[in-house]
Amino acid sequence: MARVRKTVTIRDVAEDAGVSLQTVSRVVNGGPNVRPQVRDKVRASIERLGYVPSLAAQRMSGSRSYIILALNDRERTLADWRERRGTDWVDQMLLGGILTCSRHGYRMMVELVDTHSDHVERELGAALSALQPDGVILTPPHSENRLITELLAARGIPFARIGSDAEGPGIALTMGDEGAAHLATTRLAELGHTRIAMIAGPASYSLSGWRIAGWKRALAERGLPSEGLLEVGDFGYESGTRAARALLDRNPDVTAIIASSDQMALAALEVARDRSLAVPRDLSLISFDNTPIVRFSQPPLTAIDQPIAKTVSRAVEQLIARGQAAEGGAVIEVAAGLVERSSTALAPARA
Amino acid sequence: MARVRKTVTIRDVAEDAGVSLQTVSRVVNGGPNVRPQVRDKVRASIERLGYVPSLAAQRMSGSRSYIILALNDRERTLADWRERRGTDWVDQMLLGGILTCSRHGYRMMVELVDTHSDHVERELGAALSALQPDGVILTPPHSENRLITELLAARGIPFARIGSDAEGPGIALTMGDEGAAHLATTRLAELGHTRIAMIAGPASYSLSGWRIAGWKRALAERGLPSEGLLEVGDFGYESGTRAARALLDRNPDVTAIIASSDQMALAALEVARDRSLAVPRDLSLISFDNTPIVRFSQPPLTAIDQPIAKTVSRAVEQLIARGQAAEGGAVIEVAAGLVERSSTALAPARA
DNA sequence: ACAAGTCTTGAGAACGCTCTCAAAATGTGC
DNA sequence: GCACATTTTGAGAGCGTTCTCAAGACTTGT
Repeated sequence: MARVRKTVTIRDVAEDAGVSLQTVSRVVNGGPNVRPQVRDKVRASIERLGYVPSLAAQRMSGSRSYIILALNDRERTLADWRERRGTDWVDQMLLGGILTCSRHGYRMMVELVDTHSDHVERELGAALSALQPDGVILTPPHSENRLITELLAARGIPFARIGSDAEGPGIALTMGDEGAAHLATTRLAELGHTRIAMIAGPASYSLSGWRIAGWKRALAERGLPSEGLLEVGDFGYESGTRAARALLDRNPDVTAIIASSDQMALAALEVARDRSLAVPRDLSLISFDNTPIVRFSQPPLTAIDQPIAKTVSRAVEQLIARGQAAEGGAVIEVAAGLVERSSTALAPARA
Repeated sequence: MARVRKTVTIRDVAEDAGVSLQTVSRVVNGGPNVRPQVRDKVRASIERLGYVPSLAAQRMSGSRSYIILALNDRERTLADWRERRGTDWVDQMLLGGILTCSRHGYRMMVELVDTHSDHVERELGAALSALQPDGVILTPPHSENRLITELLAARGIPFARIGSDAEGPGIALTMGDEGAAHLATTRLAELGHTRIAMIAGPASYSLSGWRIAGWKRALAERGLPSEGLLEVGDFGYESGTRAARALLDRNPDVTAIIASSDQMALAALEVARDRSLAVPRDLSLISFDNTPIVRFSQPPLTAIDQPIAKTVSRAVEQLIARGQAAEGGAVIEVAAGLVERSSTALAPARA
């Protein structure tokens, strides 16, 4: 009954290979200056003994922690999660991150932090002290939270801001919101729509502004109007219902709506159903996000696919590559695509 | 330009409070034998300096790692994720786990491991060596993977098996699959249905057997037939389509179907639509899981809500409480509930 | 063949914490 | 007020790694 096999340490390997501790360390970390012959011998011992360095020890000895911390908005995440509205963002981020991290020998950890709390500094500070991550990934709305970015900058921890293209500290990664909105709008225009409305996200997210800009630019390019065709929601279902109602009340002639989140699009779909507007016959609908819920609605929604996983993956790579260099300035764009399903069609013939 | 503020260590606190290192450690860990007066003084210093123990150092010094590792099936997870089918299980697990962990000063880490690979031992072994978690949470199908449970038992790491009620090593947590299926079946019978079919999951998951058992028990209690009313899928959408077709081809008189996953239920819904069977007028549908996608389908589906988050939460608590005691035997049940939406109705009048 | 390099190796300290064990302080019973 | 038990405190080692720096083993040029 072999209980609790003692952990294999670097010392065991050194002994087994007949070299010093330090040499093993060099081999493990791909250091230069090791004779091929010695390297192979050590590798063989590592293999045989099944040695894997302890993350904790590595961290202790002042080197990297091999941990990337991903920060999400606690309030929003928990609300979406408790009400079973789906937390796809977390999924995308977690999985995209995990995969890329593991490819580089890193680990990803997810942390929920409140945006609106004045405990931000305390909570985040605690997480940073405890984990000492090599990099931090910020998602909206944290990406634009001064308290957070400054805290990270002060501590000298490299970080990436996702969904934020403002130049500033850290690496910024945008998903091309202006272009995506332009793409969606243009597609609708091509289908013959002339009254194309938008339900935008809150102004506190800079991506909301970019999406509105893209929509307006596409409309302007074709001489289409935008007046009265903009409503603002908070990305949530209820706000989508309110916005869609207001929009249709004010503009009975609207034939296409772009919603800034799947939830709001689904709400618009429901409003349309209530008013006996068939989608896509009477009303075309395009949503932002492309989370699983829009694949199974009736009809399935055409959506702008937010490449969150890919973006997070890029962020991880950047963070790992940059190492200690927390200098800012870089802005990376990962373009979104349009996934056409069944909620878009030719504009109805004019009445 | 204050760069990289040096980390606050236990030594700084000790100095500040004018006590020894060891005393601070005792206060931090709630050790006994510290005078209230001294404790308060130390606490004040901790507060003032913003001290938070380093996870790595804690781990190093031979105590706990404060990390709980959650294992998921890589193959299934990645497939669901890449195809945008939703990975709600991961969400539930991650969020339920994170919340409970943080309440106890722990952290949760998610790891994807292939079930079918013979690398299991290597992959898992590496993760365990690197992370040295205080506990591991296994989800189906890992919960019943001998290689994995034995590896964990051999290393003396406490672990919880979710969705598995077989007695065995580690703590078993079941979500009462037999009872849940019984509940769903009974509810349908109460609505007047007499031909109640089931699309079960694969036999390799023991929960599939339990669900079938619950369904059969409920039918037997009311003298209803089960012959020819069982189909097996693999939880995925396509398999649901096949199963539903086979079922309806063979039994045109079926008026109710219980599907063992949301994906399969949605597939059945689509099959019904193809055959002009109105749900719930002609066919009632109940699914298992209650992931976000079934809230937004048309009609929204009645579903057995799998309390994954709660179960993981319980698992975390158990693991933390048990500490080093990896003894097995315990079986904990967290009951599932039925969420009624619009896919269930009174059985249609007999033709 | 010798001095001056360059490449390879190893010894020892350090990281921040908890553990063990002994010393100091306090309390108790008579 | 003294011997003893008990509580409280601190000193020092140790956890598994990497870092710094010096020593040893080869080259090379002359």
